[in-house]
Amino acid sequence: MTKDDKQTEEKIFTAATDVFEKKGLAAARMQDIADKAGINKALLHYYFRTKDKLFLAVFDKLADKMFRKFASIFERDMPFEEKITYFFKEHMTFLQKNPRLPMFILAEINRNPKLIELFLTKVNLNRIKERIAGDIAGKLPEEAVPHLLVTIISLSVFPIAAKPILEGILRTGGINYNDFIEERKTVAPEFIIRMLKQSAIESDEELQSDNKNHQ
Amino acid sequence: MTKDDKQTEEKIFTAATDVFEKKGLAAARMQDIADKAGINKALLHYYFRTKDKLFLAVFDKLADKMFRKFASIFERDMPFEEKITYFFKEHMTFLQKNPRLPMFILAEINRNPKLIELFLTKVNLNRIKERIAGDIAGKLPEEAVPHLLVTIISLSVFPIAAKPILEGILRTGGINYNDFIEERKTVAPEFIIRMLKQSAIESDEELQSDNKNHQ
DNA sequence: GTCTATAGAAGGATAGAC
DNA sequence: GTCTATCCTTCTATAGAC
Repeated sequence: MTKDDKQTEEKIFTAATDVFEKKGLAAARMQDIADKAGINKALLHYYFRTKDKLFLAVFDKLADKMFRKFASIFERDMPFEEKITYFFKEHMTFLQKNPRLPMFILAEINRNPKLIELFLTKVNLNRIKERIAGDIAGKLPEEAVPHLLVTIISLSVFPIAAKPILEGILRTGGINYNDFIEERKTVAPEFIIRMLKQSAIESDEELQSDNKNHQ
Repeated sequence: MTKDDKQTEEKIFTAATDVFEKKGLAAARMQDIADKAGINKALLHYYFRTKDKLFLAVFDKLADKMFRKFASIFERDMPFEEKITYFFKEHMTFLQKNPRLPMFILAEINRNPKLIELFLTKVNLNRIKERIAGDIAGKLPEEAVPHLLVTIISLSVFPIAAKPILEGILRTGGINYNDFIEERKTVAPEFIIRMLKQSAIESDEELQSDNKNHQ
């Protein structure tokens, strides 16, 4: 309640975020968190009861952070191609500043499937889907939307989530990881836009030759 | 040396692979491994000395498995577009059968950067790069090869590595994850091939208007 | 609210019998 | 080579003083 309460709780939360993001739940140590927060272990338990509860608080916050950024970009009002270009620039820059965030979310959900439920409460997919359905109206069949979305996420998230390994591989080829990621902010949206153009061409050509049905 | 030796060591190794792949180094328990192998903890140490050494043996094997599959596909002799189609079908089917493999590699390298070195010894990139450079000769500028490769890997690996989360998201949209992945084996290569065609068109159009230099 | 001290449990590792 | 019993460290969590 008091000012000091808030400060201590925040210091703990910040330190815990740091440690959990870097090490994950299983490898994180309460002692490390206490040290980093400049207090002692007992105080951690005073504020958050158990390691699990502290972890959940951190996961909740980070899951929210992860999804909010994603959604906020997609809800912007601009032409679709422009939006894709904007998305990669904005989202990858965000991930560059939070390089451990995607891997943290992915790894922890992978280890504890119950966390998905928590994550999904953060995700309001309907709004995004409607947005995109409107954006691409006429450009792509509606069934293609999930594939387009997964393509976008894969291209944006994977090169950051796999940073250490990609960094190593690129280095052996004489390429600097950060430079590469900078390039990718423009290369990736170009990929997608080219694909969409080509897709339009093809659907023109094959207009009425394809009438398979899908439920 | 004896037949029983081999059997026990293999049982341990198999069990350890299971547990480490699912839980990761930090959360894995020697007791769990012993139980799963049908022996006791002491015997684990008799064969592998320490948890770390056992883990390293498993990681080494799995890193090898991961990269070997990737390389074996790319070294096949076929036209480039066909190879991309073949790659996604083959590689994603492989990952479907080993759904925890990519996340394991990524997460563990992320937690312990020293493992990259071990992983890179498995990777003979030069052979692959030369292969691809030959494949795309004339279709794409050589500097684009790393980007093309990262695009391919991102699209193939990410949807499997992020399985639990993607499964959850798709389910809220009434889509079955496995069906989706099956579709993706053809959608993803189509996507890349379209992009390459469009790329060819564009480089025709803009032939000599672009003469920026890159080192 | 914050600290020191310590309980109590878990897990990795070893000794020693068979 | 395999087992039981046990050591010892590490870590979460709590008790209790200030």
